[in-house]
Amino acid sequence: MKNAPDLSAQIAKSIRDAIVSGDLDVGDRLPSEAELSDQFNVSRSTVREALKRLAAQSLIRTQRGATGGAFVNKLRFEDAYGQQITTSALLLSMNAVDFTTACEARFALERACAPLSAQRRTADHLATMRAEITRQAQPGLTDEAFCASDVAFHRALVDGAGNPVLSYQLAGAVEAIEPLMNMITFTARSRDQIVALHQGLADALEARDTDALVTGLDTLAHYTADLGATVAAKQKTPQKGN
Amino acid sequence: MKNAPDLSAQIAKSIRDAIVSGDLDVGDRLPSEAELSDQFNVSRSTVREALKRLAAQSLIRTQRGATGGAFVNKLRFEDAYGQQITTSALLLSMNAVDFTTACEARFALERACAPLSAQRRTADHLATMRAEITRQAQPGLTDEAFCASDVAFHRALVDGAGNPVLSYQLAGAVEAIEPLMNMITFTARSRDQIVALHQGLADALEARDTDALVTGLDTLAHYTADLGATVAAKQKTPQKGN
DNA sequence: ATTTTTCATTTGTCAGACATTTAAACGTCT
DNA sequence: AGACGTTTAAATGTCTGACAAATGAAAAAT
Repeated sequence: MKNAPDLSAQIAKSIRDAIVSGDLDVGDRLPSEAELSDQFNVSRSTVREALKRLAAQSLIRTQRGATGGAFVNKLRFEDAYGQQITTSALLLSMNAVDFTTACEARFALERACAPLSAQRRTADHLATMRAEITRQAQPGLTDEAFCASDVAFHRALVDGAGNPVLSYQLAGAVEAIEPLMNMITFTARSRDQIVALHQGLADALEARDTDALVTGLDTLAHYTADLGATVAAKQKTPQKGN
Repeated sequence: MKNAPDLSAQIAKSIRDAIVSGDLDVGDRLPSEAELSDQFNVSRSTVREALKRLAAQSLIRTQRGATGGAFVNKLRFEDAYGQQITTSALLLSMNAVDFTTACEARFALERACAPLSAQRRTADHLATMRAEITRQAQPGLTDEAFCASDVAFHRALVDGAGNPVLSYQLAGAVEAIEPLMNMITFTARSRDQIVALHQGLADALEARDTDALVTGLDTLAHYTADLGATVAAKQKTPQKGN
């Protein structure tokens, strides 16, 4: 039962290692596909499949034309967000992670940002949060739009910490549970409640009051978890329609 | 300036969307490459490049032979760790994230796990941590081995929270700064210090004492940051050799 | 009934061709 | 000499056709 991986996978790994180890630097141009097929003694198609693998991970970008080729891509935080979110979302759905667990993780991470955000948040972050609160209070909003605004609100809070690594890590946790959140029908009363809690968070952040911020997050966490539990209980009692 | 992506990228996106949306389920078999090239009206090579892109993200796995084909892969947390770590490591190095920022993020996230871990950690987690402490106290250890053990120790702490989502998110933060940590030469005295702090963490966890755990983590965070700052200062004064 | 053989299906790899894009090299005109 | 259009070479993107290798299922032999 030998487990020899494909040639294209081997070549991709070889190049990937060169990038990770710093052997290839950002902006460096890889040899052309023809040269690579010579070096690795494989056909051009195989090389291309390897390059597509790397492109899928945003490790390289390709450019056509005379001075074109494959270049080592500078991986930016913004580029990584997307993959992070898709992966997290798939992990949640494929491993049947329940709402409670996802919520717990999300608020634990968010609470970790609280002290930093209280200390460093700018007026901009606060303004974004206030704007989202206003939007959330509008009555005609769909559940999806409400959730999207919720995400934007919490991202502003997290970004307030001024640490891109934290923002990156949190993006996965916060945005990946949006699909789960979307399944919750927010009644007018629960929306009012959430908006009020958000207001409290924004106030705490404006006052740079870490304790109030943490307390507010805890309250919101519990309220959200309860909402989720209610929905889960309702879905257990089968209704008409699947 | 139209930005038409490659056909293989379009096809990959199309299939990826079908997976993310749940249109394709885990274990489902995709049409054969020949069928796909018919459906999308492209050549087999183009289809293959699309499939390799998806394979690079662990979204599908392929199998040769009569009943073979491409199957929607169940994305497991363990599978996602690897990508998460490579991506995080590249993000840190390519964006010149300094040790302080990375450290801050790491300990902020870890502190978020502390209450949960204090509550839920099993004897197993504790045993792992004690074992790693013992290893770290051995004098002949290389810096790399010391760092690896450090990672294992902290992973046990994080896993103690019993939340796979948290463990996944943290893996990136904790393991990605290992390369940065490896650049630090740990003197005998600093090692003793760290081992003592680890001992304190294990004790706090054994006693399920959240406050002590958080305090210990804060102390360790500061100590680590200081160590990093010292190294950075030394590297600023150029020595012989580059 | 069991084992062996054959066979069809599917992915993996290769080779060669043509299309398309792009920038540099070249010529031409002012 | 400089500006502007043309050619050209290099590179990726795509297509076609072929063969190799793996693999399970059906067919055949024992």
